[in-house]
Amino acid sequence: MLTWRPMTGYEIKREIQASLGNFWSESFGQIYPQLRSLSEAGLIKIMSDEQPAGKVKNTYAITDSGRAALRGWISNAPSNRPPRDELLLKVFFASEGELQAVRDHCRKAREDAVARLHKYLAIEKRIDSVKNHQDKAKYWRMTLKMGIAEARTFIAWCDETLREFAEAEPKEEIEK
Amino acid sequence: MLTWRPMTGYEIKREIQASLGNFWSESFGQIYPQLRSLSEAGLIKIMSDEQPAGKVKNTYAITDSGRAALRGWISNAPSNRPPRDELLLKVFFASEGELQAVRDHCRKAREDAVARLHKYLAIEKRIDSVKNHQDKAKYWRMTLKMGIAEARTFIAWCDETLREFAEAEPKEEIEK
DNA sequence: ATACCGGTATATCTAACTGATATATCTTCT
DNA sequence: AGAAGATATATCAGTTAGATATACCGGTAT
Repeated sequence: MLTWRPMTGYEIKREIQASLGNFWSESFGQIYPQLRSLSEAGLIKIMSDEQPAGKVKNTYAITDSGRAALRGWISNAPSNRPPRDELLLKVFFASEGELQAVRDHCRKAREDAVARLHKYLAIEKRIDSVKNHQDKAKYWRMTLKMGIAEARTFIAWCDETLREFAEAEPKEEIEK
Repeated sequence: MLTWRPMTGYEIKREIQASLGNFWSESFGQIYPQLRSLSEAGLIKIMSDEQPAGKVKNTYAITDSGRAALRGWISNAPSNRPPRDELLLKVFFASEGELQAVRDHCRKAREDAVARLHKYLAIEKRIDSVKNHQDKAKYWRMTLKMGIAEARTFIAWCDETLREFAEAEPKEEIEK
C-alpha cells in the first residue's frame, strides 16, 4: 500500500478495505507489528516530518530496499491457503440438521452476494468512465472482474440450491 | 464426519480430504486436540472395543449429545472468514513487479484449476451413475456443483487476464 | 459550556490454526 | 530380512483474526 503514498497504519487498513476488500483484508493485530518489523528491516521508514509533539501518529513510507523486496515477493509463486467455506460445510451436512435453517443461510448468502455484485458493478462503471489508461488501472480492473464473476457464479449456485431445498420441502408451495 | 461411522483422527483427515477437500480442510494439529476436547465434553466417545493392548489407536464415535450439538451448529449462521487471495493481490500490484512472473502465476493457477475441474467432473459422473436418491447425496452434489462452477469461472477469468498480459507484452507475438 | 459521539490512531492479548516435525507401528513388496 | 509406504498420534513455532483498551480530535446537540 505504501507504494501509493506514505500512510499511517490506520490509513493502510482503510485503503486495503476500500481497494482490495474484494480479495484481501488485514487486521490491526497484523498491521502494527508488521509496520514495526518492516521498519526494523529497513523496508519502510517513519516520516517524522510533521510529528506534533506528544501526538501519537506514525506515517510510514516505503524505501528503495522495500520496493526491491516487493518486486521479489511479487515474483514468488503465490501460496493458496487451505479452503474453509462454512456455508458449503453446512449444506453438505444439511440432512443432519434443520433443512430450513440451511436454506435460510443460503438465502442470506445470496442477498450478501447481490449487494457485493452491485457494489463491484458501481466501481467498475466509475473506473471505466475515468478512461484511465495507466497500466496500473488495467490490473486493478482485472481483480474487480474476478469479484464480479465470483459473485455472479455464487448467486446462480444459490438459486439452484434453493430450488433443491424447495423440492425437499413442498410445504413452501402451500404457503404461496 | 463421525455421523458417517466411528473413525480415528487419521481416518477423519483422510475422509475430509476425499469428500470435503473442495471447500474444507483440517490439519492434525486441529484434529487431535479437538477429538480430546470433544471427548471431554461428551459429544464423542472412544470406542475401546477392539483396542489391542499397547496399540495406540483411538476410534471415536459420535454420541446423542454430539448429534444434538451438530444440529445446533448447523442452524447457526455460518461465519465467513476474511478473504485472502494471494494471486489476486499479486495481479493487483503487478505493475510494481515483473509482469512476466505474474503472468506465469496466472498460467499455473489456470492449470491447477483445469485439473481440479476434471477431478470434480469425474466425481460428478460417478455420483450420478450410482443414481443415489438419498437426501444426503443431493446436498453433496450441490457442494460439488459449486466447485465445478468456481473452477470454470476462474479458468475463464485466467484466460481474460492472460490476454491482458499478452497485450501489455507484445514480445510474445514475435515468439509465435 | 459541556457532554457525547464518531472517527482517527496505536497497542496488545487470547484463541484458533497451519505446516512442520517427531515418533512408532503395521502392511506390503522384493 | 529389509525397505518403503501407509497408519496413527502428538506437539511446537509462527501466523492470524477478533476483541478489547486507550486516547485524542472535531462536530454537534442540549
